[in-house]
Amino acid sequence: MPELPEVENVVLSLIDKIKGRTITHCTVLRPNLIRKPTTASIFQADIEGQEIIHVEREGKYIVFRTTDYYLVCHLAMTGALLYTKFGQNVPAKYTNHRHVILQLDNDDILYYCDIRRFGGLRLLTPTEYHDFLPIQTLGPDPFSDYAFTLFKSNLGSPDVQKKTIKEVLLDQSVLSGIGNIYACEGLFAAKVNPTKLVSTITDIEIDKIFQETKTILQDSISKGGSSISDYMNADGVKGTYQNYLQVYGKKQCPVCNTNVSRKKIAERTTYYCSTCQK
DNA sequence: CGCATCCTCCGGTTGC
DNA sequence: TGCAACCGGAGGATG
Repeated sequence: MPELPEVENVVLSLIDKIKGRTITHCTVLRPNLIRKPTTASIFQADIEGQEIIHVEREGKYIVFRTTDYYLVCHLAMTGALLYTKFGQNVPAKYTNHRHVILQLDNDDILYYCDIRRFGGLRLLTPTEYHDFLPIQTLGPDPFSDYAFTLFKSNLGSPDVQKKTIKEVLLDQSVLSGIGNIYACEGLFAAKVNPTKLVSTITDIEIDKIFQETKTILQDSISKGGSSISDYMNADGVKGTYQNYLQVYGKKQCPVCNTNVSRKKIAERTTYYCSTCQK
């Protein structure tokens, strides 16, 4: 499940290889993963000949800026961008899930793969990109300047106040890049119960949630992210942060040995320790 | 017309 | 062993 640390590692593993490369040929095997423009043939025609100027992460999105467009990619839960040198193959588990093939001018290939096909690609004009609400309305990136101030300010809005903190941490417009795993881990480290309403959370707790979450994200980035099931970076290399998770997917609390509680919050399975997290 | 809620997209995994 | 239920991030559709 690529969240901020995983997406960051995809970008880090990709950027030096593809920056300055031109996409010479594009093949779309699964047209319905092309969310924009409306047909795969337009996507193919438009992207061919484009030079990749830059690649960056925006929340959990990967954005490729090209000569004339923005290629916006979301990996959802099982997506992968896999870079292969000429003649190489993608890792076996993705072989039957290659959906878009981008041939580069050095004969290397960038594949967009997705096992469950929840992710997708968009090729947007600069105007369309600047109107693309999901990115335009992203909350602060946890590592950006003033992120804490903006996060805290977003928590103050009336509709956010009445929700649970777990639900709000998953809201990309409040703080960007957090998914189910890091929301659970951040709240565990901050010792805050995920079912707590934002209106009942103290300033000290808000500070703790932000700082702990940021520390966890940074630690995970440096360990290559979490490879729970399918995640790997563009080189097919898995992360190791799954070995450091404290509560997500766990049976017992590593601090007090209480059985970890599992509860659905906002339709997502939430893991927490009812003893440690008040 | 702007906002909130609903529904759908999938295949690997789990459970019966 | 076979089949059905389950899971979920995002975003378009619907109300």
